[in-house]
Amino acid sequence: MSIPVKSKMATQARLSSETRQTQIIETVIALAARQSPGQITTQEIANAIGFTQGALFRHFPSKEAVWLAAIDWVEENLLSAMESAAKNTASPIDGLQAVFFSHIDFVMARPGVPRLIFNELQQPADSAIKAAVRKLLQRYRKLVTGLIEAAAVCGEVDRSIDAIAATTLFLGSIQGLVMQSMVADNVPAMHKTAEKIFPLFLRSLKESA
Amino acid sequence: MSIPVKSKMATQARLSSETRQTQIIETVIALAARQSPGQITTQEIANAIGFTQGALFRHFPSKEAVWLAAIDWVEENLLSAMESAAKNTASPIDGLQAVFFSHIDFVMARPGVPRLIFNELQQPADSAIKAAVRKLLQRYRKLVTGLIEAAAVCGEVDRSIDAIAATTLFLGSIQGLVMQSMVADNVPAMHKTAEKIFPLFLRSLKESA
DNA sequence: AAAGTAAGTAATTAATTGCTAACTAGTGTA
DNA sequence: TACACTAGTTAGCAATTAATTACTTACTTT
Repeated sequence: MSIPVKSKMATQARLSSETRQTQIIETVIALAARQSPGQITTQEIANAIGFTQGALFRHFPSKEAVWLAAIDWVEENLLSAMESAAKNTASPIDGLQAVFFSHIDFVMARPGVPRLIFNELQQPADSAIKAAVRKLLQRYRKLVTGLIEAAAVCGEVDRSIDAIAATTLFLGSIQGLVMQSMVADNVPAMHKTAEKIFPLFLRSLKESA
Repeated sequence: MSIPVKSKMATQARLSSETRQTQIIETVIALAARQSPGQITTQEIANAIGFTQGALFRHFPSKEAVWLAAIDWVEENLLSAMESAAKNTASPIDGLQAVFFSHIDFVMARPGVPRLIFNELQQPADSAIKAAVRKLLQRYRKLVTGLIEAAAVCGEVDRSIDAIAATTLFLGSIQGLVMQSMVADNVPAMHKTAEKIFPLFLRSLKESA
């Protein structure tokens, strides 16, 4: 004898969990472009999608799972973009250049990404999130170190170069760029600045007089 | 006729507000070495000091004021250390080296500092905190750019060098180091790595063949 | 058409957090 | 000594937040 209650629900389009998951990840990265990733709430993500907050938990078991998926997304997309850019080049030096600029272009298109990485890097050492970032960066370093060593073998750069240290400088030069654009809130200027920075980096690899 | 309540207070030593302020700032920086600065709560700061949480607000009007003071502390201490290091050198190149390593030494002694800066950099563009960080970095860049330009005038480096871009690379090379130590949770290794990175940076300024 | 599954809503919860207020107690000075 | 001042405590408020739950409804399958 229960009286059925008229629903006032304005139910959202029903999309597959898979679709929602990618939507959630993309939303997180979009939101991270404008605010500190640590301050993004599940409510905010839901609002951006046009969801209720509870609906998010139909597609991820926890907030942490969302961040892990976002880092996976970055690894999948950024790394594969750079790796394929490196392959379509004639020499290791050209490969380095291709990696450098594909990273810059990626970040310009998705400014939230470096903020996400910076943020998760600050997590405690034993967290799952930090482990994921570590994995991503290790893959990145391997790609760059390989190219630098190959360039040394070809004689394109100083044969006695310390490829590990040079990789840190490579990553650092990009980070310097990213930091500058964050300080100045001027992402569009990144590419032009990158064109000045990369040649400087290259010179550091050259035979010293 | 109110009955006076026996107090169970185990009152902490009464220190001057000035003393407490520096104590709070140092605690924040110490805590930032081990966790994301954004997750540091007033309760945590108070616990570390041996305070109650309410007592903190006797010395700072708000949490934001604590962060602003911390950034001021960094500017005061890091910048002045680097500036004085630069002064006690024979040449601009030596000055750059002194700045580089005094920064590294500072960060090794206080690993919380770069995490603080990274974190506050992610605040919205219009926040007071971000403005403070901007000011700090501007002063930093001015110091480095000046040295590079002086080196160019002396002929110690390529006269056609872009000092602005080189400054970004200088800062980036330090950031790369810092990031590496954060990824690996291995601050002690920083100095040795720095000794490999700085010569690489220097080569990027040299006359190209 | 009936049944089952999965994605949505709405409401609520427990915990946390920044901050405040009322009160208490050392400290220095008139 | 008296008294103002300042730093401490305790308690609690208002807001926020991740997560859960009971219920509803759309789509798929048989």
